[in-house]
Amino acid sequence: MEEKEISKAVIKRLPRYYRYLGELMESGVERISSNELSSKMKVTASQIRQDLNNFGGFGQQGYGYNVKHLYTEIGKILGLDKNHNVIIVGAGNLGQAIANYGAFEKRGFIIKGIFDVNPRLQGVTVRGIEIRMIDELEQFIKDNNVQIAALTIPKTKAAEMAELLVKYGVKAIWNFAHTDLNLPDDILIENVHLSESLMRLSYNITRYEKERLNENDN
Amino acid sequence: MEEKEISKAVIKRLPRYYRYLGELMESGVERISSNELSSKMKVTASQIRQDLNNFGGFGQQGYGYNVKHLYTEIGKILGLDKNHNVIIVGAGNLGQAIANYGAFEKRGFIIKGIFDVNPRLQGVTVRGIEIRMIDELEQFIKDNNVQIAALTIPKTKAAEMAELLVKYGVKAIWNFAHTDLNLPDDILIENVHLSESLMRLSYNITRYEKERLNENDN
DNA sequence: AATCTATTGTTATTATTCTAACAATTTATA
DNA sequence: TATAAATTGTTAGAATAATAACAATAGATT
Repeated sequence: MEEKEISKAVIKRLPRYYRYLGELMESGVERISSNELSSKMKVTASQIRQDLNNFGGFGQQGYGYNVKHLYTEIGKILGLDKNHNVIIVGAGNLGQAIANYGAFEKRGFIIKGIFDVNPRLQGVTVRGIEIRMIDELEQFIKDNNVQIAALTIPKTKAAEMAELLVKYGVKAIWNFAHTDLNLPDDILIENVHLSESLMRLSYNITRYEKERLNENDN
Repeated sequence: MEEKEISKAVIKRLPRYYRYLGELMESGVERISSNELSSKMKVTASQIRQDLNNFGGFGQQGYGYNVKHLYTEIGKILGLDKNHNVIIVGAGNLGQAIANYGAFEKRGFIIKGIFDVNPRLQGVTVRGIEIRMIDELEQFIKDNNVQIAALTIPKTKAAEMAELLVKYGVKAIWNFAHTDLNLPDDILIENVHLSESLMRLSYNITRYEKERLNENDN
């Protein structure tokens, strides 16, 4: 029963495969070879084949991959065939942006509730979901079997809130606060650090400007 | 003048170093060793030293690193000491969330304008910046020397809008649309694919649940 | 039915990234 | 001032990841 550990690099690429396959499916493509997919996605065909083979043989020699089948299988690997109950903690623009993102529920993420500290938001609804106050949190998490919390509050409050959420039974946190959360090992954390993304862009712009300067010197 | 190429893996870590150093600075810490930083950040000290040495020797043997100095130097490497003019294209929740993120300007990103197609948003202001219509885009980009556009519109419109932006002179795109943009090589793209992040979380939850099941079997 | 072509699954090779080790050097201590 | 302790910068080695190569196999063609 020895399942070999799949590397993070592979996991990182799976959602992108899933996206491309979804698009192919929508445009009616039935089969695709690793080579065709390779040129669309700008990764090597070799990598595609090796990535997929971590999970078993989804293709057929001489034929390629059946788009629909592969899409479904990757979906299963990613756990998109199961439902997860989610709350959003922090009903600011970012929290509301997430709440309004429709494809969400399509992927099995059911938004059960939205929470905030600001009493002026009490009762306001976003996409049919009413914003609740933090004091309802504990009961709500238990009543609704909430497994995931999207954390969209300022970093100063994030650590404290994360601990509270875990105490109340949340098992995974999708963290948008600009800080790292230190939580028990059995709690899953997926960070979205927008500021870091922006800094990488800044680095690349700077490097690119420098390169152009050097080119002009030669 | 042979500057060795810095690997992407290193660049990815720089913003995180920057964040930790900033926090240390704020709490008044003056010096730090790679070992101390290592235990705070949960990376190896070896990696920290090697990463930093890609850019030159910022530390001193027997002493460690001066926090303020290192912070400043990494800031320079990331290009945070220069200003960049930004527009936000798409004034939905996500666009507004970005506009409202204060630390932004602190890092040298000056939000010059916000644009949308929805005429009902015309004239509405976000953080003192008035929302403009797309027909003003070309003139605005030229008048304000806009280099970066944050693209926060639905994926169906994203490719077309990106091409327009590039045509009008934008040099870099911070892409929040759930699609890959195909643009000329000299245009920089930094993708923030939230749906992929969510799928990774989903994968990890699924895998974790499976592991727990297996443990119970043994 | 036999042969050819396409294309996977898998193994081998190469490249990249990370970690460990240690000599060089600075600061602190006696 | 000499010695010990701390800690970097850098080189060497180990581990991981990516690419290339190719044998196996299915489908297409004659």
